[in-house]
Amino acid sequence: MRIATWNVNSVRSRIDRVVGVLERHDLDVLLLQETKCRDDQFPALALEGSGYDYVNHGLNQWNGVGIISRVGIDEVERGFPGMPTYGDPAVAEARALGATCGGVRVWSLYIPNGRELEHDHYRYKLDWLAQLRSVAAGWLADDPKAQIVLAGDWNIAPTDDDVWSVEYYAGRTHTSAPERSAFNGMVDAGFADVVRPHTPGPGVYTYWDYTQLAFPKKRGMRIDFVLGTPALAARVTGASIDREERKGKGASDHAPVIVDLSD
DNA sequence: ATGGTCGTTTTACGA
Repeated sequence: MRIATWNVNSVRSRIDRVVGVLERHDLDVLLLQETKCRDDQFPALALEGSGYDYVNHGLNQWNGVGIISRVGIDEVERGFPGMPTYGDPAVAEARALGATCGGVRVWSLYIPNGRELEHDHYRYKLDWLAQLRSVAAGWLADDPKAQIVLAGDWNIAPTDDDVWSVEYYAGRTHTSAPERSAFNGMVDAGFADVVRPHTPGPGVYTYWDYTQLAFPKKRGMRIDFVLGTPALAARVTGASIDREERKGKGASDHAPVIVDLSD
């Protein structure tokens, strides 16, 4: 089985690239972030007759998470228990979508950006990650053999090797100690980064800003991750980051991250 | 080649 995660940055504007990624990598499951559409706006026509089913969780033009699968989409969950809210009035944003696909419990996650270290959104980000850790640790405690994937745009660069410039990100979000602790907390809870062993850094990124020629200048960050429980990690035979997908007109600012699982 | 932002409910905001 082959699973990928991709912050697509609008599924409507990039549906042709989505279909291309599904075909080129022969994917069984694709987890999408920033679909940026309500469920009724999802470009379903493009998947008709393809053998793929989909589910989207989107409330408006912001955020939005989706799952495309040809191995089933069962037991769909929108958000996770106790997921923190944001704004006034407080809203449970469309940032987490769970489903069982081909026997694996997958979660498409779009972790809050944080914006600035002193911003309310940063506190929201840390609270969101703390609650995710608590809930996910509970799932694993309930079933130590569970095959669970927590994948998506984590908006955290866990190590200095994961950013093009440590100096540039000093004092900004994505590399702060509390954010890195939150990410490491997921790992400590039993969810390993299953991609890094197959794509060692430094200089291996999944995101490049649209501005300032960041991509050709190799100024990126590794912020998109696939984390897996021990039983899931034991099935991983390979992984890759599709840097080619970042090239050309109409690219997302993120690259797909792909994981191969043994049968 | 990979080329000086992009996407949205667009002239503001989030990333």
